[in-house]
Parts: sequence; C-alpha cells; structure tokens
Amino acid sequence: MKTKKTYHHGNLREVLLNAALEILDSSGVEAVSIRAIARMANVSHAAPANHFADRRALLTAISVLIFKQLATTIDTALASGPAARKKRIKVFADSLLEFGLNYPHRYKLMWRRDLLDDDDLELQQTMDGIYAALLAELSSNSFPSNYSSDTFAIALWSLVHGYVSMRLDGNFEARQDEISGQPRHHAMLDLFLQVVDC
Amino acid sequence: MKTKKTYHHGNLREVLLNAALEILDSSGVEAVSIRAIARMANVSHAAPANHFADRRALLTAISVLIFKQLATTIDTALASGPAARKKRIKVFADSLLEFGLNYPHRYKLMWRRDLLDDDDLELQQTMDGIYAALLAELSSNSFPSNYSSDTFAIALWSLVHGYVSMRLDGNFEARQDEISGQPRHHAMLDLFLQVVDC
DNA sequence: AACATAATGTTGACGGTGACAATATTGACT
DNA sequence: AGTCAATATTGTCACCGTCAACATTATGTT
Repeated sequence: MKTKKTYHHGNLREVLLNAALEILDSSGVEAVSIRAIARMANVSHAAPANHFADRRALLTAISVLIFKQLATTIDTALASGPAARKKRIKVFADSLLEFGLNYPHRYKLMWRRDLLDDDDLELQQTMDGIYAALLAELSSNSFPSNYSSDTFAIALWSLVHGYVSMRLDGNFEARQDEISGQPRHHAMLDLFLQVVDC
Repeated sequence: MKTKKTYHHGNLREVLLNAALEILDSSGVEAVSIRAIARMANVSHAAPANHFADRRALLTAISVLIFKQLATTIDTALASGPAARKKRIKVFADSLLEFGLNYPHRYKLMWRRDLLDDDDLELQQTMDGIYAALLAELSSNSFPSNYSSDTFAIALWSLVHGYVSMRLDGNFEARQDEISGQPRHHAMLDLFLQVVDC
C-alpha cells in the first residue's frame, strides 16, 4: 500500500519542471502553481520550496529551458539554411514565428517579465545569445543608409513578436490570417523584407 | 461615528471602475482584485458582484473604457493631422505607440484576452472600429502590388504592437531604445514605411 | 563505524483571493 | 400600503503562495 518508495525523491527538481511544462502547455501559465506540480509529483505542497525559492523562481527556470529550446531551434535552422543574407534573415524570422505558433503558452511565458526574475543571469545570457544570432546575420551595408542593423533587428523582431502575440491572444480572425491560401505571415515578412532591396 | 451615509451606495459601479483604473495604472492588472476595489470604495467584499459578474467581467468593462479612450485619441490625432496618406499612416502608428508608452498597464490589459470576455460585443465593436480606422487610411494602390491593405495593416499593427510590448515588458535595453538622440521607434517606423515607396 | 551537518520532505498555519449562498436593507412601482 | 427587484452584508469554501516547525535521509569527516 506504500505508494512512495523513498522519503527523498531523488530527482524532484527535474520531475517538477516536467510537470510544470506539461501544465503550461495544456492550461497556460496561470495554472502552473507550486501546489499543482507538487500534487503531480506525488509530493507535499511545500516540497518544491527546496528547489525553487518561490513561484517566480520556478517560472524563471522554465523560461530558461524554453529560451534554450528556441535558441537550438534557430541555430539548427540557420545551420542548414541558405547562404543568401536576405534568405537567412527570413529563416530566422520564420523560426521564431513558428516556434511561437507551435508552443503558444511557452512563447507567451517567455515574455512575461512580470512573472520572471529579471536578474537571472542564465536567462539574460540565453536571450542575448539569440539576439546576437540575429545581429550576426545583418551587416549595415545591406540596408538603406541611415538605418543601423540594430534598428533593423528591433524592427524585424517587433514585427514577428507583434504578429505572434496577436495571433496567440486571438486578436486576428482566422479569415484574416490567410491570403491566397498562404499564411498571412509569409506575405507580411516578404513585404517587410522589401526594405532590404530599397 | 457612522462612516457610511447610506446602505445603498448610489453609483457604486462607476466608483469601482475608477478604483480599478487607479490600481491598474499604479500596480498593474495583477493587483486589480474584486476585494481591493471593494475596500477602496468602502464597501463589503461581495458588493461588486452586483455590478460585475466576476473578475473577468470587471476587467472587460475596464478594457472597453480603455479601447474607447484609444479610439478617441487616434480619431483626434487623425482629424487634425496631415493630408498625405503616408503621413496619416504614421500619425496612426504614432498614436497607437505613444498610447502604449504613456499608459503601460492599460495597454497591456487591452491585449490580455485570457483575462477578458471574448464574447463581449462592446469590446469587439470598439476594437473593430479602431482597425477600420486604420484600413480607411489605406488603399490598395498605395503599396507594392501583391500585397493587400489587410496585409499591410496587420504588418504595421504587428510592428507597433511588438515594439510597444517589448518595451513595456522591459525587453529592450535603454541604450537600444535611442539612436542619434531620437527614440528608436521613429527610425523604425520610417524604415518600415519605405515599402510604401517601393 | 559514529557522528554531525546539510539536504530534502512533511505537516500545519496564515492571509489573500474569487466565488457562492443566505440574509438584510432599500428603492421603485402598483 | 404592499410587493418585488435591486443592491449591500456576512459568512463560508477551496485554492493559492509563503513561512515555520519538525521529520527523515544523504553526505562527509573524524
């Protein structure tokens, strides 16, 4: 009748993170509670405190995982991607965009700075790494003069992030999201990338 | 010693909405609780239930107010704005952008569909009205062929929304947000609006 | 091997929240 | 005057995050 083998769990931290990810994917960040993941791991409600100082620390740890997953996705896509600069930029944008559409709740959590620990070094570094990967694809002479690659990078990122956010929050109607049978974001990115040719 | 004049408050609903807006602006949507606004209105914790079915209904009512405020802001700016189409598009974008930067917590709430009532008619209509105002400034022959005004509208809105969201969530460093002493978003919008000339 | 200490887990409590039910008071209409 | 709907109160419940006190086990030193 003993359901628990040992008093000490062994790898509770990992189990808790997996539980949190599962709840996140299925029910959103609101449902990710300390007590819920403790229940799922068959452990007392205060056990997680030994591994995560508070809920913010838990969500931050999850975000680090997610950001690393995104970084890997982008790196992989770029590594096997085309050589032309403009096309590589599009690969980057597509990777980010599809990641958001594929993992809606993960994507949304990534940017909920109000729920995360701003001072977390690992989080900052992983984010910076992704931004650096974008900058690496840009060189100033590819764009209209007067515009720095930073401005271009921020514009591109804003465009993708804005679109994905709106889509995930349900602010674009389904019919608005297709044009000529193609996803809207293809046309949208092409439209934007015209400035590279200007 | 009687602090309350009457058992029935008189205009509780309005008072509650103002309290909610005050808390929202100062502390963010997380702090906007039924009980908090009840306390602020010197009323029992269950009194708001007579005016708002639940917290979601309360936040939806606030959002309607905010969207109407945004609509007014945009309409005013456009009414006294320039005549050239491209400049009017910029006025629209600037209005949206500055509204977000000026009222961070209000702007963030507007898009938190997870907290709002999707079926609220007034909310939908106010949102649709703003989008229609943007479409009204566009005509298909102003843009590169192959791109509909819907695509352009969604791209522009995504760009602005993405930038504002990132800024408000603290995802752009302060130094990244200025270029040549000008706010980054000016250069960013100019960059994007080049496609109108292509 | 024995012990000390750190790591990890449990139990119980506190105050906060949204929501509901039961009740009290008041306003409005007949 | 009497009735009913609107509105406010009190009390309760389950959930949450967090803390404190305590129990159990792992680890490492002597």
